[in-house]
Amino acid sequence: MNRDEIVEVLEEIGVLLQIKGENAFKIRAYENGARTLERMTESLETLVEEGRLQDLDGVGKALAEKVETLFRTGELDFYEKLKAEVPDGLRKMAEISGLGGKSIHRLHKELGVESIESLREACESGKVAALKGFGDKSASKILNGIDNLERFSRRELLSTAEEVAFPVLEGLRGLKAVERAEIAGSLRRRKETVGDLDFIVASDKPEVVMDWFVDREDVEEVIAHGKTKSSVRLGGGLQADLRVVSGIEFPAALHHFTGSKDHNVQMRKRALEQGLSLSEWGLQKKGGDGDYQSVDDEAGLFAKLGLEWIPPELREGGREIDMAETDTLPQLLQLDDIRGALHNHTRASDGRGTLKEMAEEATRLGWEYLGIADHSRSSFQANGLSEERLYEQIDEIRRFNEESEDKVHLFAGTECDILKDGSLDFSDELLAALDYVVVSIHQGGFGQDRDTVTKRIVAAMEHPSVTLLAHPTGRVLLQRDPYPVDLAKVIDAAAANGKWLEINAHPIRLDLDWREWDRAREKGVLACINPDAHRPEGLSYVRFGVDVARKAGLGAEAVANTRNLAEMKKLLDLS
DNA sequence: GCCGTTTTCGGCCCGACTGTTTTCAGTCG
Repeated sequence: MNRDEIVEVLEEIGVLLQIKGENAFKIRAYENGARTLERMTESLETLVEEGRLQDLDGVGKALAEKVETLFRTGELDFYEKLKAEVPDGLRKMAEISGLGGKSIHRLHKELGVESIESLREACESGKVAALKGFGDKSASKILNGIDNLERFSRRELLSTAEEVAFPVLEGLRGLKAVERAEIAGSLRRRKETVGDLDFIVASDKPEVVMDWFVDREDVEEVIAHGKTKSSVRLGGGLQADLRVVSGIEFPAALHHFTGSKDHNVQMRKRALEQGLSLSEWGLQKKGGDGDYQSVDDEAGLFAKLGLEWIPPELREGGREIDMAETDTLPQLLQLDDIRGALHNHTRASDGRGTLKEMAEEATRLGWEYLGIADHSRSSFQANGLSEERLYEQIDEIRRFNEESEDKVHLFAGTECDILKDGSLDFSDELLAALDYVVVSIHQGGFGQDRDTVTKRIVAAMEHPSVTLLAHPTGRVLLQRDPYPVDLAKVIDAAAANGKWLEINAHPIRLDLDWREWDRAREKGVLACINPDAHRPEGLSYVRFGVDVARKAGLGAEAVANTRNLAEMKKLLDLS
């Protein structure tokens, strides 16, 4: 069993233990172990072989044994027994919002509830309301939760969440009672998908802000409406939380609700080690009674704990606090660093814009160059180019560059399919005639096993004309998992052959994921951030790719398309 | 289940809101 699968098992064990009513700290131990495993950069195989699993933070004797067993055999008695003890229906109930492990445990034990259907019946017949500690409202809340589970059990793309959140933020900022308003949460951390929206507001009239928030037109349901905190469900299904604090409390609140949860836990631990206690209200002496230390902004808060300000994108509970302590936080890439992009389509294949329209948009963005990489012939679903048509496009691009020297420079490329056997979709001669070659998998990746897909990609990476691998895992966010592929081997092949890996910036891909870049960076593999634009406006997607690079801790030097035109020509062996 | 320049046992991050309660447990983030 590979790392990701083991992570899933550990997480699943956590959920099952919760339903069994196990000790909360034991549950957390499994969750922590899963996260540690998820984040480590060394190969799991090495750690197991060398017996060093327990070197990992939060992995002790018991977890190490379980992980090793899963790795070697793919099975675990402890897990199988647990699954057998907890009916599937109960497992599913854990996904109902507002219903936790303890309640599920009691509903099962005292009412014999074993599925969402029987839970619905128990609520409707009044059995739940009659239970001690429950009541009418609890029952209807559960019913509502069941409905919502069916309707809104999904996250949204970062880009979608932005579209919903920005108008709310503007509205908040437009209120007289509001001093400051910011978006926090995973949207501020620029996660690839967002589960809910968090707004933090500084105001001395919290009720006014609360009332405005819950009365907005696109609010479908008010989940909570308190003095300083409210939660609503918006029309599109996204939940939005609002927290109102005073101006003095704002920095700590913004930090707290930006998270992540793991980051906050680590920050609070650090505070405790220094005799301090950190909460959303601020920093005070341990056991203090509200005498919070005043800070001007988040940087002030970090400084009180001996830390550099940590950019929100890095606050995922990895090594960011260690780095902030030792002044070794990376200088992160900025959108302004981007000088062009190489993976873009025109109407020659499945895009909407002409060469000229794409070039004009690139010019408008201030770019120095734009690469055209239409699909190759095997991607017939995308109107892939024949060799003849691609030769014509190369000529067209050469003419464009000759006729308009003061504008953006166009590079002639292709997004060439990696065929099932690892060969490429165009002749070596044609590939050599191009300025650069993007390769990617479009067909069959999901029908092949991990070893076959990996070999297929590695073979392509060894082709002399290839420049970079596009969307290395083929995932489509919220729709399709990655195809099975051994990324460590792909990264090693890229390093060995001087190829680049794409950060596909299309909001539905964001592939290669930010979690996967440690190994690539260590091996000196360059990233290339590409919008995969299918129309002129699509070029601006690069900003989502910049988000991914920042979360990965990459600076401008690690990204190929931060090079200026002359440097890029050199990188592509064109000068 | 993990962890330890105060510790190998007894802790483990902190607080708002809700609903069901008259002081608190459960859930969430």
